[in-house]
Amino acid sequence: MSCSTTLKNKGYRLTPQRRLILDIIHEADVHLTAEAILGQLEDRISGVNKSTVYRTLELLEGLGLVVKSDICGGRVYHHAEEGHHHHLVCKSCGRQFHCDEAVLEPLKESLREKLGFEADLNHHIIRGLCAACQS
Amino acid sequence: MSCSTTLKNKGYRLTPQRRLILDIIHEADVHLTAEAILGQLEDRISGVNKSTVYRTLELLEGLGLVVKSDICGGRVYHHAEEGHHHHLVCKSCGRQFHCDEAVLEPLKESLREKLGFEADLNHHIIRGLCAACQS
DNA sequence: TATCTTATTGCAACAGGATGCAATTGCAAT
DNA sequence: ATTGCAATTGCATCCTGTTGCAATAAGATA
Ligand SMILES: [Mn+2]
Ligand SMILES: [Mn+2]
Ligand SMILES: [Zn+2]
Ligand SMILES: [Zn+2]
Repeated sequence: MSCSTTLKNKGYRLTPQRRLILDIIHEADVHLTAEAILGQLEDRISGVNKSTVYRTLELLEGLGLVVKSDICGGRVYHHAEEGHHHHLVCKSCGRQFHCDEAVLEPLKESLREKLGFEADLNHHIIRGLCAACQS
Repeated sequence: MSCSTTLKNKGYRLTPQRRLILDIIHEADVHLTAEAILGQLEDRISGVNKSTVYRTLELLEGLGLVVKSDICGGRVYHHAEEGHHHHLVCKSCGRQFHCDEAVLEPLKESLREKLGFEADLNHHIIRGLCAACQS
């Protein structure tokens, strides 16, 4: 089901601002900052306010349509349907390595078994030292 | 080695502000917000500025003496020497469960073996559903 | 299509946190 | 104990994100 259909089904109104923010999120192939989304939005309509962007992103996140994450100080957003993955961030060189979601499956299973906790491990950010920076 | 000795050895100056912030962090048995630290600081000396608090905490974090974490929206700080642990936060009831550092050891080992990445997994925040909220 | 309700927006003010700069002060050398 | 210099502080200002409120407009109803 498309994001806009989900919005409608849940009783939320389809405003031009919301349609465009959804378009921008869908077209992006990378994670976007709120500022970047506002920038692209201003290219298409005038008079948009940043609070609308933040409120819309918060709504979409609550519905599970977009994912928000704190990465290297800034907050970025991406379409939830894009492939699940995690980020390994090297604290020495700053490079980022994508990491398949399967890597965290054993941890999820272990938390479920030992503590009865159903962890929500989508898009985790893990800091550390990459192979090249360990010497 | 004490935190103030570490500061001195690295060539940083021991100002009254830094001494007191270290005292506050050491006395605390819970994680403190920057605002709370500033509050306690104002009880002991006057005219302290919040930027001093933020800069000091950033310095101490960089030296590995305190740990900063984003937990439920706000940022909290604690003395690094306190027992390593993680937090399981239930996104339904909001309750927090502490979780031993051993739980993440297998993941750390797996990242090291498979990707050569030396993960820094101290004080992770994991969201999900607690046992009680899964029914 | 015109009307009505109320969800959503824009705006202004606010809060937490970061930063450039001049004044202060720790502390090492005299 | 004085002096001198660089590290640190306080202050002002900026930046990102949040919030209360009045104006606007989506979309249901007639
Ligand atoms: Mn979609
Ligand atoms: Mn200590
Ligand atoms: Zn990602
Ligand atoms: Zn903790």
